[in-house]
Amino acid sequence: MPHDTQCNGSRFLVDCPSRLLFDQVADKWSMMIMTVLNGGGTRFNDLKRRLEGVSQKSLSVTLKRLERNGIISRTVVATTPPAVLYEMTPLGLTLLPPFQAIYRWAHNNMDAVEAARVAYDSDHS
Amino acid sequence: MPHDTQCNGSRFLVDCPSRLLFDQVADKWSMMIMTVLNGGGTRFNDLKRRLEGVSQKSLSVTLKRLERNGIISRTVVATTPPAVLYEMTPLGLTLLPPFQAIYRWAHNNMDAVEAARVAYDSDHS
DNA sequence: CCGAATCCAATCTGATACTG
DNA sequence: CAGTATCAGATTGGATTCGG
Repeated sequence: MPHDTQCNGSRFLVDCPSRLLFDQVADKWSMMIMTVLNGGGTRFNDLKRRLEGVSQKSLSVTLKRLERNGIISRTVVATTPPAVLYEMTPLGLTLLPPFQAIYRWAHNNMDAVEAARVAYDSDHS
Repeated sequence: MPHDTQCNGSRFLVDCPSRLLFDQVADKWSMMIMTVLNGGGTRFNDLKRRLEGVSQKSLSVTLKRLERNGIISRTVVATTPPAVLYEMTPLGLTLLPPFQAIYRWAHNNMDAVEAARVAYDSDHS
């Protein structure tokens, strides 16, 4: 039996469990972090540099949430100065292909969407 | 050449075109609307009833955005009283499989995520 | 029946400053 | 280096009201 995306018969509840999980990982910074870490683990400030535009707070909060959900791991390395390594977990790695499918769709259909926008805007001017 | 999710070499820009498009269609109500309409076109108030918890404003705004992006179509039927039919477009239909893949992931890995949360919370108590 | 427009409260987010 | 604390501005989203 396939997964029921409706969660409750013919109605769609806001607190559908799949949706709640989606909200934890589908936001702007989460996806960028996962894409960066997919290329290899790295540290806090390196992450911050590569995610142009992220604030310390947003990065910190997002990393913590991803870690709590088992998507990434956080390892303190006792060097001098101390370093903290962030990496994708095996579970997190399985989440990337579905997201990449959506990015591929966005990339492949950008022109069609843009054409639809132009048509819409000219009709509603 | 596969799609470059980075959009700009080793840095990740906030205004990456794919991301901007993603934001237009990946929000809470957009996904619920698309899932409902995948089962067949319907009208405004029927949509509102089936999307438990949506306000008129949010529904109206979201439908307009989806229409502008070519994901759904809006057809006025000149009956008495007038009716408005919302349907998925061919373009919109191609967006559903990628989203369903994410929902499948969420459904399949819910237990693993929950376990990770329990472990995290007990470590950070 | 199908919305648009307005108001307002809650939320989110980032800049800033400070700490181990 | 790797964060936490705080606060103000921006954004969101519902309730309400009104019009075609």
